[in-house]
Amino acid sequence: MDTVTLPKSGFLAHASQDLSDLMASVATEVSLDEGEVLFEQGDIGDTLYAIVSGSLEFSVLSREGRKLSLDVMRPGALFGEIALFDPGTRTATVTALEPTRLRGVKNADMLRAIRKAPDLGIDMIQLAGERMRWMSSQLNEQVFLPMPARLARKILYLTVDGSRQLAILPLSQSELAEFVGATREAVSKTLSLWKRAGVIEASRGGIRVLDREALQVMADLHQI
Amino acid sequence: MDTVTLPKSGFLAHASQDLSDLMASVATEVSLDEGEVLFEQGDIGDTLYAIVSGSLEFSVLSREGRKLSLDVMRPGALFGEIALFDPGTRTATVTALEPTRLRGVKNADMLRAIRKAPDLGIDMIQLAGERMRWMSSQLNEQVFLPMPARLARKILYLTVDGSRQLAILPLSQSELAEFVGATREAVSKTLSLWKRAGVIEASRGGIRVLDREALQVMADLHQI
DNA sequence: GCGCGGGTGTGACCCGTTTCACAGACCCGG
DNA sequence: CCGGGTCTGTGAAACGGGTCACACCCGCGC
Repeated sequence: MDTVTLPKSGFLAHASQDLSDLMASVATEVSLDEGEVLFEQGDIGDTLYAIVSGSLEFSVLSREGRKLSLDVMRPGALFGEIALFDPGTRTATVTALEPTRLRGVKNADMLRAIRKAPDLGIDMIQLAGERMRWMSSQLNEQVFLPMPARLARKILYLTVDGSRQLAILPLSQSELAEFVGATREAVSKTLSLWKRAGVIEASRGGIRVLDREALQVMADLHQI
Repeated sequence: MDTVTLPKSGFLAHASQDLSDLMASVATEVSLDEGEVLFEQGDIGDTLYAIVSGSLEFSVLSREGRKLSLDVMRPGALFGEIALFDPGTRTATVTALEPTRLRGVKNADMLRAIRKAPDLGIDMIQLAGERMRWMSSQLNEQVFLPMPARLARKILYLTVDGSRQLAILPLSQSELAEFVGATREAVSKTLSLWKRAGVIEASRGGIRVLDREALQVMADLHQI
């Protein structure tokens, strides 16, 4: 038995002990450098991953090459469950935002483990459920909310890491644009407004939230 | 043991025997009239359903009351898996499009069954996986595709029922608009174009596809 | 048969976003 | 210290779709 220490945060924090045990024993270690791609949308995959340290970006691409960033995941997060027992392909591309360590469990091992400890199956369903809820809310936002509201939401969402808040969000405006599904220019213009209003502060390659309450308002109302 | 006959289509067609057995035994029967609502987005729910006969519409509402229809499901389909093992709420509203019969299994029964037959858990993960893939493609379409392409896709998608094709799609233009996330007027205008081009035929409350290939092209290109 | 209500067709206009174009700011390597 | 990337700001123009306002049609009930 190895002496793997898994983070006690994210999904791992409330999953069954069986899952942590599995991740600590059967799983194999994977390391990624900054910018390295774990897998791409369309790849065939059969393994479930847990993030040990670092952070990953999840994105999807349109046929024309436009990119929509979906999420950033941090230590304790689990992902890849969709392709686990499904003859299909990965639905997103995963890229490391910094040096990142993962542990992965393969389809066959997971299957064996579930038949031995059915609670693992329940963990997986719960994980899939959370993911579905999240996707569903994304769909809602993308369809119904105007760009500024989506932008405000993403900024608020991405500056929360577990319980603590990130001082600055280390994303360029083009990256932010990919998150909200808009152009760099549009993002730049509404960020300018917010800067002038004293809601945020921007520097090259990052922004700092000064007034979360104000952003919350932007996120809810359907106006600039 | 009752003598329930479940449809051999949809998800039920390729799920494990355990699942069919469960649905045939433990599940309780539910009947809906046309227009009746099974549950609404935000309700607390803990049961998984299988459609025995009829058809259901799945939709989500924005806070402002705009409605986005997501899907129509037909006999053999399973749904409600998200809320099954999750303390959360239902993510969509389900309405019967015609008189519909369902069978439902509750959380607790399902849990017990999974611990006895772990393959059931795997069925559930597979179901969640399919749903995720589907949601993911919806998100993509909504973000990247212009309205006419979304319209063409929805028409193509909704006129396929299992292996056979529906002669006419029994939806009004306002209902179609709810499916593509656009206004009635916009839908009417592009349908007019397509009618003039001989791609479809429209009558009050329904449209008929004349040229599927042409629609496929509309669905792929980013032009009208 | 008449009127009313819902489904449809279509035009005029408005508005948010994209597209395009460019200029300035910063950053790093040579 | 200079020069070429990349990031940022911003303005003009085009455009897709939403909004508004009708007119028409059809079916149904009174």
